[in-house]
Amino acid sequence: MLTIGQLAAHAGVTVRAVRHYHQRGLLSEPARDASGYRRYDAQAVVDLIRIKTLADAGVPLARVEELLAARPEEFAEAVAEIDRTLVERIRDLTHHRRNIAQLAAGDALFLPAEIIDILERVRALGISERLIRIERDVWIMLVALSPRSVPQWVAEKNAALADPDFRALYRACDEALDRAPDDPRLVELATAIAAWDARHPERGQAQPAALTLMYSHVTGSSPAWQRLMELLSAGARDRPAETTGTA
Amino acid sequence: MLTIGQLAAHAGVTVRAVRHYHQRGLLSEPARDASGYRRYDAQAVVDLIRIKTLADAGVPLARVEELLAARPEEFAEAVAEIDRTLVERIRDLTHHRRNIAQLAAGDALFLPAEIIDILERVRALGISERLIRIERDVWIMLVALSPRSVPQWVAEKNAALADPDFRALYRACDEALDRAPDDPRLVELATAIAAWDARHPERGQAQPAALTLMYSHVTGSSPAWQRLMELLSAGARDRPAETTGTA
DNA sequence: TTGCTCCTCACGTCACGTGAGGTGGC
DNA sequence: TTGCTCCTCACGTCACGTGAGGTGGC
Repeated sequence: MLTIGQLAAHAGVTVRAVRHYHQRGLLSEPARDASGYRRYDAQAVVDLIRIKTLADAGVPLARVEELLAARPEEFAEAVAEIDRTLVERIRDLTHHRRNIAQLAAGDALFLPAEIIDILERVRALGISERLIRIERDVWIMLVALSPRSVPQWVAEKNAALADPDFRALYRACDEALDRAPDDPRLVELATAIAAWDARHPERGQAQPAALTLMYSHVTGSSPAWQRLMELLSAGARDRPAETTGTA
Repeated sequence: MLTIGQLAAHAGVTVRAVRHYHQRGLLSEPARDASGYRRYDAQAVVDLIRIKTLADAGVPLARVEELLAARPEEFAEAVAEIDRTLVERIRDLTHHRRNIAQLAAGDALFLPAEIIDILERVRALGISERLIRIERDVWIMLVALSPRSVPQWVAEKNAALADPDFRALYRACDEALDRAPDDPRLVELATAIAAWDARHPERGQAQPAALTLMYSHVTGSSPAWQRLMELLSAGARDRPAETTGTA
């Protein structure tokens, strides 16, 4: 006959776990010896290893209890189901491996690949990290708030980045970040932006909500930019879109 | 700005989890709006996805907290370590798949393969399931109590099973299970067993503890067997091993 | 005699889940 | 106005872990 320690060691579980299985009613309480010690027979080894095997496979103890009393076909079906969840967990762990590897490599898990590409193109233009950060944050908020409009924004952004005029304006905005709000060059820049916008009437289909978001995010980062946005919206009021020609 | 629900949904966690990360100090509390609602910016999305990625990989939140403050090299090393545990967990899950499949197939996880082979050989002799069960239980107790003597016992058992005389005795013992303790055929059987034992002096190297165990297990299963064991030990006293010839 | 195992409570752990009771936003 | 989201406690869950305090076996 085995003591609880011998039983536990042989099955590869802790003594506490065996007592827990007794409490839960998973493993029947054996007879006690003269000292009140539990004494186990071979059947207890068999039963405990069944329990441990199922518990190790991630089966909740309540389910283990059901399965111990199940008919063979029912048991086989349950095992097939357990196996499917194990396969799924293995797949999940494989995904988690990839994800933490990307974290370590400094890759961005918080944005889809096509937007990461855009950020890389922007970086390649020589844009400051500060503005890239603003661009990144705007995309994050956009994806979180309005994921369905993302493909269109991505397409528009890529088209714009292919245009040398847009790239020049982008660089000019970057340089304007730290200017004084009354710097006359801001007026020039606003005019140039308005002209570019006017040449691209197909743009600007995005929802007002997303635009508002972008506006608030961008104006918060620089007084010069706040002034720029004011100049642009004032210009838009003076010259409504439908009457605007190429400046 | 995002509400807690939008933030949570975008990162793929529950609202409760975000609040939990705030409580634990993993994610800094954002500013509140006029209604006391938390309002999140893009950086919170980045931070939360970092936390979720590590937590999903099985990293305890206490360790996640350390890693969020870690230097890049330290972080990379930690990620390598995490990856090793993920690989290990995948290997474990693969083992668990095999184990539950064996459970479903009715295979024995509670004994090593070479002993299962012995049980199969015994079954092939036409031995009753009742005696096979006794044989199994004795092996289980032996493995649990004295694993180091198992290889020798396995070798001896296999050698014995190769002997037609032993196989005949084994079958005779099986048939004797339900006889009356005073059946004269038990005396004949005891004599035959003693004779076989005498022809195999190289056997019986097993420890007294293991023998006692086996004895108690076997005698408990049948009054006829108890009588048989008594006859054998009486015979051993009458004819000490060194003077015993082939009967 | 010392140290190891066993016994029974019973509280602790980990990462949230789940109401309870109330208020704000659309 | 209704339903959904948000808020803060605070207890519950799951499978044991971990002392606390005591006794038996070698």
